[in-house]
Amino acid sequence: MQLGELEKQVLKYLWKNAEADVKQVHQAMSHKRQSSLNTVQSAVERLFRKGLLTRRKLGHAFLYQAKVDKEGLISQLIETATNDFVEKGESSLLAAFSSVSSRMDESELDALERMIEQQRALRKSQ
Amino acid sequence: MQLGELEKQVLKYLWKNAEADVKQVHQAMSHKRQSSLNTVQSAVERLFRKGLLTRRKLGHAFLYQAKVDKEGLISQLIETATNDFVEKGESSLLAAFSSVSSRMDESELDALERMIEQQRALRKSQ
DNA sequence: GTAAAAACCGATTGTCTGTCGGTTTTTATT
DNA sequence: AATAAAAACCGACAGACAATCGGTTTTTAC
Repeated sequence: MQLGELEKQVLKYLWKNAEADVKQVHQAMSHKRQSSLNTVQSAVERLFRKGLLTRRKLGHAFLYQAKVDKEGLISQLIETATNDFVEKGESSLLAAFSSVSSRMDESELDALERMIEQQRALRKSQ
Repeated sequence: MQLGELEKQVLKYLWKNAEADVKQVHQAMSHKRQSSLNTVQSAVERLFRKGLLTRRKLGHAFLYQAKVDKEGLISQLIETATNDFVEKGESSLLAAFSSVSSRMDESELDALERMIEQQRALRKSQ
């Protein structure tokens, strides 16, 4: 999956603002860039076609909504970026982890371990 | 960082074969694709310009060598793929970890934890 | 039914990879 | 030193894909 700069900004906006029509997105973009409404429309549609947004009609405009959350997208991006370097059967995610571990400092290792515990606790409770 | 298919194959080859000249790389590529020598030459040079390879002259040809290992490249790819979604000050790597954790199964969590311990042990011994 | 708004379509530009032909540079040999 | 062979380098073009936006069609509200 390849995401352009504008597309990323749209996603970030839709993570912060549950639903929005193109006009609103355009409005929000105007802080950072002076893209035309049509340009934003294209980017939003591209994201929709990529399956990253859902939409529903309300009044005379579509309301768009992020279909994946930030975490989901990041893991997807990691997946596609590293896929080709990971052997069949090997978890792309674990390979990524192993790639990165030596570059983490103590506190990061600690934080990571806490996350694992948290994750386990979450599972037990469900 | 954006890597094409041929570039990835070249990297993979150079991870398995410490040093090689363009001719050798081309030879190796010929299994999978019928790129001309020039095409391979371009890909190798692009990788060199991207800082992913080093080279030294031996005889009348450059010997190219991977400058980053697989793990380093993967972490770099994760970095660039996720950078834009990570707040300033936050570790891009940790954010990636947290993004992925909920999608890992028990055994992967275990493996990850073992890697952390291994990493800690490695550090104490050095 | 019509005007306004939004969606959709098509075209253009820019960037990046793959692709090579052709030229220049380098090296080994005579 | 002259030259032939080999390799590197240059330039160009095609194919993707994102950003861009003008113009047309469709939808909606009145």
